[in-house]
Amino acid sequence: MASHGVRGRSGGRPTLEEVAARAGVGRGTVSRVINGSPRVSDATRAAVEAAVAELGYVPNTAARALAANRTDAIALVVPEPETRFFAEPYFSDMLKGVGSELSETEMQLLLIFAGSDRERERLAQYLAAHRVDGVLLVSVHADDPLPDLLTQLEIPAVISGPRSAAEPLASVDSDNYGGARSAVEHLLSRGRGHIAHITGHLAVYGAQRRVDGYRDALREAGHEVDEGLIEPGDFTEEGGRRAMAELLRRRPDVDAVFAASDVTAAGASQILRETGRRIPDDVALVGYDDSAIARHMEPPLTSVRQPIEEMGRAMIDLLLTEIADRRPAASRGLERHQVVLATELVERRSS
Amino acid sequence: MASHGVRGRSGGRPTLEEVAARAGVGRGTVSRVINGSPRVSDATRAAVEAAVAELGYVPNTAARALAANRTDAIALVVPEPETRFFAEPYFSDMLKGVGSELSETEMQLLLIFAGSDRERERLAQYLAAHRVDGVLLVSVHADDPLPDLLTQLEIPAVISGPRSAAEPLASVDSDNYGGARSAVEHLLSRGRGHIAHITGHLAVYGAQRRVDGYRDALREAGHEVDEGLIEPGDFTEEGGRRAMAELLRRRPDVDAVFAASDVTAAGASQILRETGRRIPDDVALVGYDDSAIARHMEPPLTSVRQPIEEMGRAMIDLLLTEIADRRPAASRGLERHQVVLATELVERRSS
DNA sequence: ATCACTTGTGGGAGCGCTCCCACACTACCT
DNA sequence: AGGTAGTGTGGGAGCGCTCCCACAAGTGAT
Repeated sequence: MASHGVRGRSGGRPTLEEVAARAGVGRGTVSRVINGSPRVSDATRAAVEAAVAELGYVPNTAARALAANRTDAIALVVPEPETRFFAEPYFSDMLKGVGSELSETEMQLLLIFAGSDRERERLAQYLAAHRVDGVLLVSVHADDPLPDLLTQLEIPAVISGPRSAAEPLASVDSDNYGGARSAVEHLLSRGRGHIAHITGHLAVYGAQRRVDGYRDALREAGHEVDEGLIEPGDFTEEGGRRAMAELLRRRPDVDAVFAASDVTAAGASQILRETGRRIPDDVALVGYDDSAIARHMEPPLTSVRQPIEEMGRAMIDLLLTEIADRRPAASRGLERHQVVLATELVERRSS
Repeated sequence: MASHGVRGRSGGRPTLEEVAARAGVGRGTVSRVINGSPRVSDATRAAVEAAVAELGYVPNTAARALAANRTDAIALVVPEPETRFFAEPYFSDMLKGVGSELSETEMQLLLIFAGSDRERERLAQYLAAHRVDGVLLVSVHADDPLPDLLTQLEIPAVISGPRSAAEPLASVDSDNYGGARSAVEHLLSRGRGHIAHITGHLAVYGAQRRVDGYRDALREAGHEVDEGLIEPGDFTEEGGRRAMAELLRRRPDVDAVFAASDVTAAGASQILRETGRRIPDDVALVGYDDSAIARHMEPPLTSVRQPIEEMGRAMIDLLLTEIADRRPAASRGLERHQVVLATELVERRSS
């Protein structure tokens, strides 16, 4: 921490000009040193750095933002009320990844909640005022207007979980397709022959990809896909209960279930238990997310884990690139930026 | 949301100047309208507002910050790693209060974690650059250099939980003294005669106040304070176990324990159970914080609740006043701003 | 009619930077 | 010697506001 001769003659903070005067150079040169330009001689740079240290100079961000038309800040926008944000470890992990990657830079991270209409209104104003250089969007619903607003405002943005195969925004996602495949392949290897799938909310692209993975895994193992074994859910516990009950009614011989989320799996397990089925003896169960609930279920739930912290890091990387390019991916045409990270099957006693 | 003729002729965002031209007035007048000055005639104001709407004008924050020397942003600084932040409902509640109070204003809230040394270093830079108009400091340790840094930089700040009776910063706190009294009085009313107190970390001022409350409640009820019944803890579960074991060794006839936190109470209850004592039959137990753990203990824990959300609101109120006054409380001498909010005893089955 | 305010308004100056053009100087070719 | 790069540097212009002074016009007392 610079602790030298703070507070210049005027009592205010020292300016670039004052540093320049002290170092006996021009304003431009100090600016170059501050911004790490290579076009400065070593001697001059040393002199400027000394002056900076002596005066305790800290650049004025507002002036810089005004002159350079950038803010050195990015926003992590959470389109959920605070409550959910704190409840789900997803966000905490994401934030950890984002924070660690960002600590390498001078960028400032803002956390913005946009759960209520009022908050969304404020956010719109905020974005319109271009108070951030870029936006990280997590947990966006398919019909959310936010992504389009960002495109329209030409603000670089990265979305976690693309809304479709043709997502115009840069995106980071885990391999939903591969994750689903690994879950099904695992169940097949355990000798299960009637594997059902309780899907996620199918308006969510990732949920569709999990269905694709489920289908392909079965097909490639030489099984025919029985559409009656695919029951739509919505990622919720209640949806899991409903879907499981329906599955048992339609296909009583089901001996394995791959659920699109751990919460869904929890709902399914309740129904299985209520109908006298043992897990995994009668019906094996695999979830998705590897959340806390998976570890605490009885029996502990086999689940597909997503590398959330790493996803956060990847989002920052993408976003910083976008910002450096100064144009959103949307306007770059084909050259879309998408990152897909591998998942990992965490085996526990439910399968 | 203003959705009118966005994007002026130049393709960039419209400026004050352009709004002024369009409304047929001067720059100053537009500025006055934007900032709600009363010194504008109704007709002019209407004309300007129309121009603003037509152009979709949004003020440039950087320019405003530069010219007016303010940022319209305040920081909530959490001197803890993210993990603890998410783990404890304290922060979530605090954030809710802060957010709701702030939504009345144009102020932007930044959440800054300063858990690691590296993060603290960044924070120091951040504050030195005066990138916020004020700071909210929660959960500060007595020896933390942050408050002094803020005073030195002359940045308005409000601290939750003063560090001493002579805290120079504006502060908001719950009534630790009264809360402790209510706990002890409650135990007395239940006919307990040997009430012990496991303290919090005594470097924390609030913990000292709780001891004071404990002492005075006993004294005023005509009991002599047995110093042997006061055992120092540190707010942790392990501390609670250690202290409880020590108390039982020293004063085996203890029939009630007032613990300085719910977590401490949880630790104490383990020891009580292990030594064959029933709660509340043999030993009554009262905690502090009314956190989730209190509701989930067996038996559910009687606990002193602090109005955390309200504290958040009060902190914002104080801070906005400080900012309006443009001087930190420290330099205003005697006229210190301290708010103390009442606690509430939540009775459950442990007492 | 004069003076003294008050009210509303325009616009200059300046906030502290970045960007970029101009220029001095050096180095190395022809 | 003249040309042609490159390298380092100074400083003007300008980013979009706010602040404040100047001033016109109106109001009411003397």
